[in-house]
Amino acid sequence: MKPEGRKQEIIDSAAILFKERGYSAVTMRDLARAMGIKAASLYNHIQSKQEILASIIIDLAEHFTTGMNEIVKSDLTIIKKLEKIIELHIDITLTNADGLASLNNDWMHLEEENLTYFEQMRHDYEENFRQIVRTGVNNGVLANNNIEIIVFSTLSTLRTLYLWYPKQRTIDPDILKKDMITVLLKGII
Amino acid sequence: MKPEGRKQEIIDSAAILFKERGYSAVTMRDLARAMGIKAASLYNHIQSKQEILASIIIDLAEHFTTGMNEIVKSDLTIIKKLEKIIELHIDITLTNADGLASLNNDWMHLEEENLTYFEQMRHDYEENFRQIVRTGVNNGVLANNNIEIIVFSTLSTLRTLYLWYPKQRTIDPDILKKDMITVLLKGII
DNA sequence: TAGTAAAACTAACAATCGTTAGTTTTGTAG
DNA sequence: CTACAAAACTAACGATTGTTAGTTTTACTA
Repeated sequence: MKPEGRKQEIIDSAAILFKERGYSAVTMRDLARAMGIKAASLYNHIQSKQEILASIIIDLAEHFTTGMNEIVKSDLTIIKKLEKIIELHIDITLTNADGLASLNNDWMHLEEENLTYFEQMRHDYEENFRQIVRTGVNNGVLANNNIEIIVFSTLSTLRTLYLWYPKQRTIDPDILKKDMITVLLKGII
Repeated sequence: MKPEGRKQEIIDSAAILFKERGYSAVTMRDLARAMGIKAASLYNHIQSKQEILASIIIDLAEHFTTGMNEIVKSDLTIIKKLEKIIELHIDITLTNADGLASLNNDWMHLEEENLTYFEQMRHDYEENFRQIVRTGVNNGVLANNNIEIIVFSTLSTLRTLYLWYPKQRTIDPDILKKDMITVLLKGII
């Protein structure tokens, strides 16, 4: 499915380093050392440092976009849609926790084309989320709180999952989904 | 109260740039340009780039530590303590939203002494938070969900406030506090 | 075993990094 | 007006950055 060659190994290795120190603080020599080769050798497989970042972020963003679009055009209830969104974030976190760090913290280092593309996807994603919440509030199925606060607080938690999950690997993914749905939707009191 | 001289102006200016691009991607020449002077002139006021980062982060971390310690040793109910924690985060966000970006994303670039100090403060803060939640669950005043998930989801939202609040400046702080308490503690359904 | 393509290497480049030294300008108090 | 300190400046340093060019090694396949 994925082009699992040397290039993908480099990208995966880079994602780990970017997660630990951020894109700008990781040098090509750092990345090469992590791969056990010299910096110049990286360029037999990749075109630039920027290409690595773009590959990490754009792939993930498109994954989120695809998942959200499917949820939006489904005919599930509002509550079920929100549950699906939570599950989408958890699934992606489980399979690509490292890359999510770049998506969250290093997207601003994307260059012109990819930056615009990313920002568009993020905007659409948030707007879809907002619309679902808005509908839920209007229908009375969600409590009548400030919509922006609901969207922000839920999304904040989901976006930061990647920081927390690796420390809790013992939790079963299905239990995690269930508990997260309970906490995020029904509150903690 | 604060030493509001040229040095603090540089630190405040740096916090804005660090928020936009991250510590490693901001050069001393960038910072100097933002101040309208040359890079070398910065060194009449500060000792190093590292000192700026440490000043931003340690000040904030100590602020959180002080606030949490007061809440812990108070004799408020568990619910009231959680409300106080939410208010603490909102208050700090309102007065120093820029610096919070460094606290969240650039703490790993602190050097040995300050890095250890910061990590200790963060650990203690989280442990205090966890203990309050644990007590609440044991007393039955909080729902019996996974404690780690409660702590993580609440803290994620509070820590990310700095990203969101500047876009919503029209919201009155007291209303924000009230709504945030409702959403975080009582859920959105 | 000879040929070939992938993937590593050495060496170096121009640009930029944080920082220092030494000098000049600016603003204020006597 | 003079003296002085604060705060700016110019010029440069050694180190490091992403990247390129050209070469050698490695691993298969015919």
